[in-house]
Amino acid sequence: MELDERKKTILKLIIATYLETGEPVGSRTISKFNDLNLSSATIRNEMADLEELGYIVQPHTSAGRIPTDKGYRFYVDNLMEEKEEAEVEKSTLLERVDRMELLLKQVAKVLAYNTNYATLVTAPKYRKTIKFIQLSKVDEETLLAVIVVEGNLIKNQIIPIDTILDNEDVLKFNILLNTFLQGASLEDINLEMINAMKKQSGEYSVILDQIFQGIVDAVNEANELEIYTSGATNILKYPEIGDISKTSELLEKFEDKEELSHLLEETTGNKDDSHYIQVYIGEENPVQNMEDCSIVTATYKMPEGATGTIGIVGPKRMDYKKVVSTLKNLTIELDDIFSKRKGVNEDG
Amino acid sequence: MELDERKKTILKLIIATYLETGEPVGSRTISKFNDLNLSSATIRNEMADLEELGYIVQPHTSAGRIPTDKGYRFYVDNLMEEKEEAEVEKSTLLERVDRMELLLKQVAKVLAYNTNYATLVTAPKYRKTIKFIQLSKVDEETLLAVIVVEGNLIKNQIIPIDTILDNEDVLKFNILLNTFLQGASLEDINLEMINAMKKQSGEYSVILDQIFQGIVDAVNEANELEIYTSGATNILKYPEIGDISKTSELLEKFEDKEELSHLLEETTGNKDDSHYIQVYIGEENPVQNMEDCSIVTATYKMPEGATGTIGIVGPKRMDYKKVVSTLKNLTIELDDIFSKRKGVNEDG
DNA sequence: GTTAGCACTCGAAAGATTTGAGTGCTAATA
DNA sequence: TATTAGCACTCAAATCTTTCGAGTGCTAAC
Repeated sequence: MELDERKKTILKLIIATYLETGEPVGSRTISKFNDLNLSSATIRNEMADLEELGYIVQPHTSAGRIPTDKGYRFYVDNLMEEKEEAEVEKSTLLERVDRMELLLKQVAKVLAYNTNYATLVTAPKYRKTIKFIQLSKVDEETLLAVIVVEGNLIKNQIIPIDTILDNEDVLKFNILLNTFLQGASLEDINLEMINAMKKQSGEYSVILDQIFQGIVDAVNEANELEIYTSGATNILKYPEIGDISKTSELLEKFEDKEELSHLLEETTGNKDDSHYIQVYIGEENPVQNMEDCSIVTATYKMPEGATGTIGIVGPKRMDYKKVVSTLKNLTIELDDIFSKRKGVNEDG
Repeated sequence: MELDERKKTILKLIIATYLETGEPVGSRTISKFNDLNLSSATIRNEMADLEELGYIVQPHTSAGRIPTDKGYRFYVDNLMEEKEEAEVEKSTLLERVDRMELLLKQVAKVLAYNTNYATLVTAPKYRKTIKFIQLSKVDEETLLAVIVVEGNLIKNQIIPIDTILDNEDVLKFNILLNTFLQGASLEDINLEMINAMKKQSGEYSVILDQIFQGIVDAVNEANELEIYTSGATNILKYPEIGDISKTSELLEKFEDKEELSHLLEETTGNKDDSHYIQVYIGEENPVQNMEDCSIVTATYKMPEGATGTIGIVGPKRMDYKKVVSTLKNLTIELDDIFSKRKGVNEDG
């Protein structure tokens, strides 16, 4: 059964009121909206219908109604009008900073501050190709490998070696490594390439193995999805999220960040839509023990096509309108920053 | 008034019982300890004395007694016998890992897992002198500076430049920088040195400024006190720490880490005593809003003399004995790791 | 289709009652 | 003089009771 206009209006009023007050909404409250001109009895009839259809429920017999997940979903998809583009305050939230890491930390912080929810931000994800390798001798037993990958992300690796090398040897290695590896990603490094390099390195092929290991480790590390979080303690502000033990589990997820990465990987790049906004409500969301939460994520893009995610975790009773507009704002700002200065510096 | 032996015994029993049960301890409970052979009435008299002296209080008239801060302090200083050195299980808690950062993160995690309290760990603090600088050209507009400071801590800095340099210029800069800066710490770099370098660099003195800025930034960053935390959510397990708002404030401190650094700076290096253990009880502790917590810290040492701190934050009702022995254990293990492999690699 | 009216439900808040662990004091005892 | 038995007293916590009112569903009238 389709909802007629009046039912939609009433559902919208119920949800909007509930979002504001947090109390179950009764029929009299709704009947008082004077553009409706209906008695509470009529509203009650309509409410009974809406309940039967699964959009709202009563916490107990003699209480008002609150939205179900289905109700929220309908609200977000059909009833909630977003702020007009013009209305959105284009306030500059972000301070420009050089290093990617600091920038994203800042994004997480600003978002938490503006929404009062727990926030998460991932670094942009793209194919990490090697741009430049610099091997230097730190002392007799150790080499330092500095690997710069696409996007100016820099990784260091200390490599212990058995054989003593002189400076000339190190120079040779540098040339060898850069010749073969520049522009390569992890997947490009295959046995064939390794053997070719070993052949050229002659007597030093054992050391090459050690160096290789270091480089692979570093690039692997660069490929790890980095997650920045902020405002996790905001979760404590929302008692509806659950009792202490549930809250605690949630907070642990934010401390670990492990599970969050699964969540964010699912959201990223599902669509080409720019600033793709995704809303998970209650049971919909892919992480365990988060049935009482809603998650809203947005995707930002770098000019080179790399994408990252910013998102918030909060209670189902959440100001979706505000959250969506704040997220849009921030992604626009981020896109802006990235397009204006090509290559914000990264550093791990 | 000095406490006589019997009062000491009774105080010890009260505190030990309270640590175990968390309930106020009544006179009958104590009188049942059969090595005491005293009636509850006698205990009551002694308890009244102990209360007058400020070691214990009643939460309300008809309740048993709980320790005051003064009581805990006396217990920790005089009554609690630590586990015999031999008794301490010398279990190896730490997995060996290469990078300092990962090692310390692991320490924080292990400690949290073993104690069920919130833990904090600082990296060792010492005078960071420059060991080695390597400048390389990434592309026409960017230089990469790699700065290795004492302790194999590596910092990278991307330096944007206006003028185009060829490889020979970069080589010259490398020699210049290393000649002047090797062995220097931040304080050693003064105007005189800068001017001398500028003189030698001739036409490139403007670029030198840019490079300098990058290096100073990097060394500054290396000097920042890094703090690793774990198990912050354990705070939720201890309701005695306070209501939601207090708990929340505490958790925020752990998210920020800012304030924690003040705390840890105070504890570090107060004494030469190896594995110096420090206990702050309730009001004693130097951080605001932590009156209901106790903090226990221990100092570890690297062979070169650098020291760092590991510590835990928990409720005043804490198993001090266990915590102290766990901390001692871990610092011993850490010292061991550092002494066996000189120079665990650091990386920021 | 809408509404006024009414009996009914049930959670939340406030008050009353009971229970028991624990105390302080006093007077007797060793 | 130190210890103890005994007893009246206190008070938090648990449990039950009462009251209150917001909100409902249903019915009959408009």
